[in-house]
Amino acid sequence: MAEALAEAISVALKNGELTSDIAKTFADKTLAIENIPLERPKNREHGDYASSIALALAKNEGKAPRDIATLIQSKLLSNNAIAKIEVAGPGFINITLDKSSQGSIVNRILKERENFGKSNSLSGISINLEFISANPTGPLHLGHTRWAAVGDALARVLSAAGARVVREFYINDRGNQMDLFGASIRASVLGIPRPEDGYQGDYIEELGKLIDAQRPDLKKLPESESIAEFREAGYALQLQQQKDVLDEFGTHFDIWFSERTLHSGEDWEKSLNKLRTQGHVFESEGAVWLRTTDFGDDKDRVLVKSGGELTYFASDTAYYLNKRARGFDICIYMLGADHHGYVARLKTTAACSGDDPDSNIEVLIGQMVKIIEGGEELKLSKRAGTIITLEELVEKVGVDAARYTLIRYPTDTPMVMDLDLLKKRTNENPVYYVQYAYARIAALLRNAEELRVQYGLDSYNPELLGHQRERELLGALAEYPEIVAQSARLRQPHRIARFIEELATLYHGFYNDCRVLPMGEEKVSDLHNARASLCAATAQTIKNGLSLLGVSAPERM
RNA sequence: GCGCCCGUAGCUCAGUCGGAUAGAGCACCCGCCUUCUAAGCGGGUUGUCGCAGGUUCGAUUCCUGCCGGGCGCGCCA
Repeated sequence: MAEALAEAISVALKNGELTSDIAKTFADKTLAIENIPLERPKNREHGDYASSIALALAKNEGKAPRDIATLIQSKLLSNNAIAKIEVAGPGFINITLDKSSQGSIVNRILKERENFGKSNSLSGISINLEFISANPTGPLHLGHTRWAAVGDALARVLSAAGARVVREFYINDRGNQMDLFGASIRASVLGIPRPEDGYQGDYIEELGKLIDAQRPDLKKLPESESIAEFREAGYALQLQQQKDVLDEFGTHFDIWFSERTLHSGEDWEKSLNKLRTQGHVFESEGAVWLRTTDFGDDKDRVLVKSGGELTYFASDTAYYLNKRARGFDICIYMLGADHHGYVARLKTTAACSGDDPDSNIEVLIGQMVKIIEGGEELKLSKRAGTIITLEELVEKVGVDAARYTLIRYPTDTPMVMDLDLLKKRTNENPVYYVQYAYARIAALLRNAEELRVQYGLDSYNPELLGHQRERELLGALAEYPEIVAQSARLRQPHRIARFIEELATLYHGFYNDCRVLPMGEEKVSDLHNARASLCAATAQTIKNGLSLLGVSAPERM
């Protein structure tokens, strides 16, 4: 439809009926979808599409918006995909599509099947998507779980838009906290007090028992050696536990990247040299600094401490350069809100290495997740040992409900998870609402097979779908590809969830008002076939949407 | 002090190229299963879109200031 409007503007320009520069930009067909204001109106009386293009043109053309709208309207009257076109309000152009034109979306869906919704809007772009990146010193908690769900969904959405995506988990396996981890396990095994700022959770004791059973010799080693051995053994076990839990959660990483590898071999020297050639490295007070203030940071940052040790910031920097050296166009970081102070630093790091901080690096911030059970907020405290782990959440509500709920909110909104609600199998729980719609269609289509209702590509006559419910459903289905593209562009997978919820609502309404299958002795008609085809297309779209979220689409419930 | 995020119905929250009467679910009331899954559908009630300015044909949306809440600002990791 955007193209049709572009064509109309183009004709008007040729005739001299429009003259402004802005009109010329609207006349470009190839950019029509991006440039031309066109939306699906909330109010059904406003047709299938509404455009405010005349309002946008009015000022520069020096004409009344309604006059311009009427002019454009006249150019579109002969378009046979359009059943009705009206000028309304201050100058909106409302368009109602012809039935067969609108109904053709069903054929497209049934033909494209699981590929419906995919596009090439991000094709040729290589993206590194880093998320979770927990320390290997404990179980994954609620904040990690939000990213486990959203990050994986985003990866799927970006892939659907044609991007090459690598999911990456950065393992913080270096530094002080690793030694504290080792010392804590050792203390637990020896029955001595754990370090003051060490790890306190019960899982430390369990790790200790496991390790001690396999390697009873470790606790007898000299202290520093013993701590190192416990550290390494605990690291291996804890990392494996994280991998197992994520595997069960349906989130799979392409690369598990060890921080340690950044500091072995020549990697670090290469990174430092690259930064030096860009001219932002200097030495002061015996330390090596990166002059991030060149790009607006509050203060310069230390890379190498005066004692010769590398800072955590040095790792971040080397890691970023490493990613870029591996050929990624865009590095996306998904960080918790408690790390948002790093954003400016990461951006300036990119700038210092000669990259464009606005395009080569993106940082998404996930706000806090609160959790409510029995009407009360569970206070999360590592110290008190009341953190909720990914594993526990899944035990309580299941993978589908956990994933879906975590994904259906934008990540920059703090969210509240009500565990009692998530356990319910009713429409209060959005994941069941959507899954139920799918299962309902699956049941209906099984019945259709038995009744020998032919549905699908060959038997479908789009002219027959003129019911208000059918038109609304068709309109929504046609929007899906744009929703996926938008979701990828904005890095917001929650839009997919919201869309399929809307789709489920429209389907239930259709189901209630439009009988699909023949009743009793009734003969199978073309209308049965058309409606069953519409059902099949809806099911396919819901399934595709759920699949982008990593949530299952059950055939029976 | 500086920075980031949030403030929309009683509750949980949608709403990005600025558009027509601001939406959904829950909660509350009333209807709908002798044939496709009632885990559903239909109807009713609910708002100073934090406050104040600005930009314009039009602002919940963009800009500025303020108020309220959350979270951060190390040669820690």
